Amino acid sequence: MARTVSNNDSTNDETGDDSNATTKEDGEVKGRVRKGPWTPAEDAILVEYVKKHGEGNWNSVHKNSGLFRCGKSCRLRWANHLRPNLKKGAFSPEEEQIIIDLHSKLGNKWARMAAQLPGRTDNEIKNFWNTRMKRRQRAGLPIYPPEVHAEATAYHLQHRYMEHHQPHSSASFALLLSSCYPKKLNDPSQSSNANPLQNQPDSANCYINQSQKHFKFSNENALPLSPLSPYGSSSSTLLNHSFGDHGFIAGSPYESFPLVSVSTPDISSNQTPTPASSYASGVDGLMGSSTMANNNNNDYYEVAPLSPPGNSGLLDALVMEAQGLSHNDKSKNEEDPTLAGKLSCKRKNMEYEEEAMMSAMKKNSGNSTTTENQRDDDNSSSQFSKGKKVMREDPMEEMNSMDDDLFSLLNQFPLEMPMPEWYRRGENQSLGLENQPNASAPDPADQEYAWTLGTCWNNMPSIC
DNA sequence: AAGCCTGCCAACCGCTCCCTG
DNA sequence: ACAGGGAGCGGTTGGCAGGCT
Repeated sequence: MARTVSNNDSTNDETGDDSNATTKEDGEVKGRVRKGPWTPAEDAILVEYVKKHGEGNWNSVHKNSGLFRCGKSCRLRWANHLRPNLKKGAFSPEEEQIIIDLHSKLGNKWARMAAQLPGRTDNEIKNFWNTRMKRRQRAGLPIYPPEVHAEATAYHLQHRYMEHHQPHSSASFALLLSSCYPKKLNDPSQSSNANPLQNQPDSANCYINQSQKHFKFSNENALPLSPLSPYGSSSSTLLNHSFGDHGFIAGSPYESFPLVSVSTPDISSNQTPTPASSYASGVDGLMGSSTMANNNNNDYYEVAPLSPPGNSGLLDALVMEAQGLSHNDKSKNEEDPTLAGKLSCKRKNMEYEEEAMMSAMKKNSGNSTTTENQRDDDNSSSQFSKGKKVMREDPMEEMNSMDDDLFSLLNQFPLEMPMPEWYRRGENQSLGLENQPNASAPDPADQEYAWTLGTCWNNMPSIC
């Protein structure tokens, strides 16, 4: 990557580095910090410096090493290219899946995503995502597969619920989620889906902490994966089951939220639980959520996503999809009165159920699990303190603080939302798949096909 | 062959947060 | 309590390479 060195432009971009302007002749830069691509010689100097002095104190690099680079540039160069254990080359499919999952939940938090992918830098992930976004947008494809999107929605809904009903224990919910994963991970039927990263040497902050045989928040960033993730986790499936027939958040500020439950015949009483549902059965249902995948009794389609603040990319995308779906709702209900009637009827049922669930939720809200999880959460957050810098916030809390305007916007969604094409397709299939063990894992080609249907990402504004 | 387009990637820039004096 | 500096993060820019027309 030959890039011209800008010798004449020296905006004081760091913290007064230009005050260190030197008169030493370096051939290219005189009296300025150097910009542009790094040379091997510069790399060598920087590596040597870090070996001697360690990371940090980047501004002193310029003073002590003779490098005509600002501290910021040095830090970046080290972090993105020179530090050991950096993984170069294209992202593996597994890594891509992780990124998609993480982005659905974190938005453009590249550094946090990078923390989940050992050897990868935030810059790499950012570039990857932007390129991918561009490509998918151009192709008219949604940025997330529907399963990931639905789970992300559930994820954000859960946070919103926790914020409103258990303002001090939202992180506990994450622990509750995390506590559900071991069973999933140990499930033999899922063994082929083992996290491909889990055996990597530098996996302290990896997505799944295999060493503990436990999906836990190895740092503040660990998040549940989507049902399609190759790592065999599905908080949505889990939680949905935990709630039995109540695949919505009762009593939540989302009561008017378009959580559309589309029931398949209730066969729960004589149904052998799938492995996924077995996992859930061991957990006191605290939260209800949903995806369209892998449900035995009910399929719930969530269409109104919530987003953490500051996740500009995700936020925009989710709002766009919400708007698109809202628009589609109108037209599709007109086209398909049967569906509209079905959903309307179901909605009424849900309203009754919501009340019942609300009281159940309130009972649960003060249980001992919460207290214990809170303690665990404190531990996990302390594990992640990095260097002298204290992490600014619990990600769960960050997720919870949502812009009020968006919130009110989302609350004004129509009560009935359409099932997109991909979902209706899935519904049809689900009738025949209910007893199939891997109904939640469509073949990739199929999946890609599904992405192209029913979602409204095509309407996203250009990012260019 | 030339021009255009797109993907990829490194680096820059502005901003924010946290620490320290 | 406050200001300044260090560090990190996310957004953006711009050059190169390769494919396509």
